[in-house]
Amino acid sequence: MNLISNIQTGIHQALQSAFGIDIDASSIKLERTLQDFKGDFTWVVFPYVKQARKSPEQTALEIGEYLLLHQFISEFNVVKGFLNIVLNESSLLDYFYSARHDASHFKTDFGKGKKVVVEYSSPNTNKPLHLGHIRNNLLGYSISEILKANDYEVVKANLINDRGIHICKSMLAWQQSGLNETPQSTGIKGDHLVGKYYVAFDRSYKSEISLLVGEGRSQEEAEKQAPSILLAQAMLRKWEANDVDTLKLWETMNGWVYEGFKLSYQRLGVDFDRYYYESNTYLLGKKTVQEGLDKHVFYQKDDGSVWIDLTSEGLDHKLLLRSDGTSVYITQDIGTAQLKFDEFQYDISLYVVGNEQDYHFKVLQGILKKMEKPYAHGIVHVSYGMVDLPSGKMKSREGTVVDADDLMDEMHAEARKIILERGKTEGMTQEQVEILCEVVGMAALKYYLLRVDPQKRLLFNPADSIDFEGNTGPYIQYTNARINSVILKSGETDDSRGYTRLVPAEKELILALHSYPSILIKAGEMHNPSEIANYVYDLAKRYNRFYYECPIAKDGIVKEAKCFRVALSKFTGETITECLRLLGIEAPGKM
RNA sequence: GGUCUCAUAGCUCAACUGGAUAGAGCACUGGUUUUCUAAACCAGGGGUUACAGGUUCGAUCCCUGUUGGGACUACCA
Repeated sequence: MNLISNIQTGIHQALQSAFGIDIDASSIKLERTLQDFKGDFTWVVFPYVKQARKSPEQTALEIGEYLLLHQFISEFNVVKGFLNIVLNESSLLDYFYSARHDASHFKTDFGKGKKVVVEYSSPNTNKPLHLGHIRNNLLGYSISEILKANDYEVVKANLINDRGIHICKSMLAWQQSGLNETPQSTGIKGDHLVGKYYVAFDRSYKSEISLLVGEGRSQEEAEKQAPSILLAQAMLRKWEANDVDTLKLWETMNGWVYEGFKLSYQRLGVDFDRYYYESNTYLLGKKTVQEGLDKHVFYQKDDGSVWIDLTSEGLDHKLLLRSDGTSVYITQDIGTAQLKFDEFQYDISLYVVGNEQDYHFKVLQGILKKMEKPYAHGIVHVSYGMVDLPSGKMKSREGTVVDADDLMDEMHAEARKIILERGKTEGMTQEQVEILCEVVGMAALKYYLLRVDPQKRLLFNPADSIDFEGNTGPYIQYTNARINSVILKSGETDDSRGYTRLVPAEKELILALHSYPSILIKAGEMHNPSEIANYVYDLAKRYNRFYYECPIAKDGIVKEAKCFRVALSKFTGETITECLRLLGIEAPGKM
């Protein structure tokens, strides 16, 4: 049962009987009434006044009277063209008691029968993860969970960028150092160790460039002729020629990075069903190039390079194969799209990738459409904004990054400070306290990153630490812990339903709970976890107001009120816990 | 140069996709606990939604232009 569809039905009937207007009931838009007006839902009549041939006020009035007469609502008022509706209390309570025991309340069938591959994370293996990667990982994970709750069949995929000039740079610097450092010998986490050499490479590369520029070369020349880069390119050629020693070093160093990533992923709480390695996929797509040439979708220049003309799509000409016959990035992506489709027959293939690649994905989809691939329309780029620092964009090579592992450590330490201050850890072991610090610290971080619209870029200021009060992850966790505590103290309760005459705070809470399924669908449709984050904050806020105003399990409270309020608390707690789960955040029972 | 994108309170973000008087948090000022977890609750100040036009019953949202940020525009990945 759904409160909104009931009113939609009523308005639908009213429009028909009073004005002979016949529109789809589900297209009737209802909004929550603004705070300063009396009512629960508001219907805007302006769009219908032309057809009704009456003034907005008169139209709203007649619809309202119809709804009242046929007992869809308990009262209404009209302000200009806005029809404000007050619900029957009994229908609110009916809704509450049925939803609370409805096993499918936290699910929708929006994606039933559809398969979706969510590709996210997709790191390079030459450096550790930073804050930007955290945003990517959390978004990808959360979107996957939201889609699952909408009954999609989800495959989480990670395409690891394990080859190319970047990893050769780290390998070269490591080799040249002659130190034979390993994660074991240094105690440095593998991805950080490799990243250290990547930075070392860049430092010497830069100094070589400035030396050459000092000798009178142009910047561009110097960048191409610096000895380091020439050696790195030579190493890449050896790698591509399957040189044994190069491959061995490559495997060793990538192995260190994977060990490091594994720990970071675990701590972030993200996981994958399928890994793809670029070293296996970088030759894919060449077959497709031939197919495109045969179909005359692509064309070949005199030098042998292969191109596609996408000017009809508002894009440019794009290279698909170099004149030496090697493939480029887009060629690989064409190949992996096909590979994934062969493997999973997906309906939708999501790519959680930063917005700097907007153009790339337009091109990819444009190519696949021209090739008439059946999966072309299922390609969706979930584009998210960069995480910026006050100083500008993060750059790994220049060391202006917020390291993922460091940041998680800081969040843990910050949480510990606050938890010890609050002094609520009585009866907990040292180990339990540490777990709590981790869970709360990670909640602050995750919520901070997920509450903003993915499409917007996000500013992170390392100088002021992430909050634990107000609109934050810990606030929401706290609300749940509070609920948990009051339920424990309440003793036996039942659904006797003797309680009537809801106070505003209770009514607001039921209405907030009622909107959960529509939020879940919206978050899934828009691939947007911030919908869930903002919703659960609003829900927690309403609960805290209710908690402050209404005694729940205090001494002397009448049984009927207690039963209802405990039930309301339970349902709210379950909803909060589920929302947090969708965001990858744990909900501790006590904090 | 071309294409895309963003601009909302001192700061970080909302605004149900065109609806009423633009809302939260942080910060600031003041209040709430002999009673269920004060990481809470309540109140107050703070806005010409970058600027100028247009579209209509109605614009933060759509269109045009201006200004200012960012990204992309490699035979790199």
